[in-house]
Amino acid sequence: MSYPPQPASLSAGNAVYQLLKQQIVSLELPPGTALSEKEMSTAFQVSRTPVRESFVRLAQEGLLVVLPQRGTRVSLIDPELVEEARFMREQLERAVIRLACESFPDDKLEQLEDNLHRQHESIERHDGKEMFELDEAFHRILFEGCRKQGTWNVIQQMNAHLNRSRMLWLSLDPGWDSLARQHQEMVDAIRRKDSDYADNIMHEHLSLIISNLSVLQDRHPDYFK
Amino acid sequence: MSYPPQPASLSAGNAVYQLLKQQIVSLELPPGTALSEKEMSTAFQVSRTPVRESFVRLAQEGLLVVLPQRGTRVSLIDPELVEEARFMREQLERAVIRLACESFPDDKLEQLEDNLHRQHESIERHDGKEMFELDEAFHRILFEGCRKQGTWNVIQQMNAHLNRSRMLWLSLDPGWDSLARQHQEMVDAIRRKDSDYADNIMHEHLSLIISNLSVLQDRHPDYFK
DNA sequence: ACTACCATACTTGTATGGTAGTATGGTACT
DNA sequence: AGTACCATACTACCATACAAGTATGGTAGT
Repeated sequence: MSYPPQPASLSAGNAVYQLLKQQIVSLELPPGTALSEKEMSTAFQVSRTPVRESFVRLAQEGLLVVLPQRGTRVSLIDPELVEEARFMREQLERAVIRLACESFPDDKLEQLEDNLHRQHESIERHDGKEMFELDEAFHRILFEGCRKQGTWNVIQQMNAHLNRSRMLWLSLDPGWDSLARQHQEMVDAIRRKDSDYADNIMHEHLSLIISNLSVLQDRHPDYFK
Repeated sequence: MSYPPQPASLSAGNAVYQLLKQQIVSLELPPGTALSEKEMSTAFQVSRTPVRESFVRLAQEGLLVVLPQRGTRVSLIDPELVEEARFMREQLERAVIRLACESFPDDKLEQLEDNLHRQHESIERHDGKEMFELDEAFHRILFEGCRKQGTWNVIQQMNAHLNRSRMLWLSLDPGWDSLARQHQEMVDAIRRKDSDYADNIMHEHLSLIISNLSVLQDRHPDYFK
């Protein structure tokens, strides 16, 4: 395995961490993949120290499983964690969008509108990956607008597991149309300050988001715990 | 997936991590304290490597702030993060106790009762520290009973910030009586399967938990951001 | 007195050698 | 053939040395 030279904008350890995390969540490194400090250090052209640092951080997030003196593997997707992540997001996002209906800064509302615009463009181009990122950004902006940035950051930890499942789902039918339509309705509801309606939409939205986990388990049994 | 028979709690790195975290949350290492890898390595009689590992993990949790080539400090308590942690716990715990009112395993209910018993004992002995731990355990058992262990674990990350504030509060009036009474009412509500009542109690409970943050800020201005 | 400079003693970041535990494959023995 | 044993090649873990950036205090020059 070989990787391009590092961007080196940040420290080596940080760069390795971000690259590894991106590759794990995007399933370029599938669940169960065996890694090793030495292997990655040669691949990234750095020493074992920054690699080890990354391993520690990723293990803390549950994306790697380190077995002392035995090896390190990309963690299998735990269906219980996926459902918990969905549950967690539902509770917090429903509460947040209710806050948004009470007050929401104009600049953030513009960001949402701009995001919606680009969602439509991505769907027309059938660009699933970009739509995925726009979807994430949309929800992050919601939290930012309610000054719940820290909450969103913590959610990301669970979200890493949820997102690996959603990544699998990309090859099936992501149903971006309905999801984007719900995003639009959320923005409308925030403008109307219609808390109950927004809450309902968000409830449906986060039920749709990963409705068919068992299908994925059947198609990729070796990826799941 | 199979885990090693003994989790790496005996590894030097893990030991340092747990000790440091405990000392930070308990305020034995007050916010703003300057640390250094070298200093801690001599203190713990290990090399810099495991110490550095701990620093990386604690920095990821926001308990340490690492300034490259400059130094490392125990993070100041961020009032916004404290409020966010409270907000997050409120949303999730209200949802969880509603689940508990629908179904809750008997053995976990027994654990709650046992916990309540020991809460009363701790209060009589005026043992604030133990009461603090029992309080934490009580809520953890709630999550475990609803199979939301992973959610509780993620909450802990934000909770570290909230708990440092609560630790300051210990020297004032923690109001353990009211809190313990609310715990009792929660268990009763779960037995009666009275979701709405349980929800209300939890709502009040998590409002009480850190009602007077500004008082703490006045008493310890150097601890806060 | 004031300022620019610099040696020095810090700090974190990185590289590397060595240690101990583990999986594996081959071999001698039963 | 089957089994116990052992050399070997891994692994993560830890200690240590070095590199590079930064704060600090002293000093020489103005």
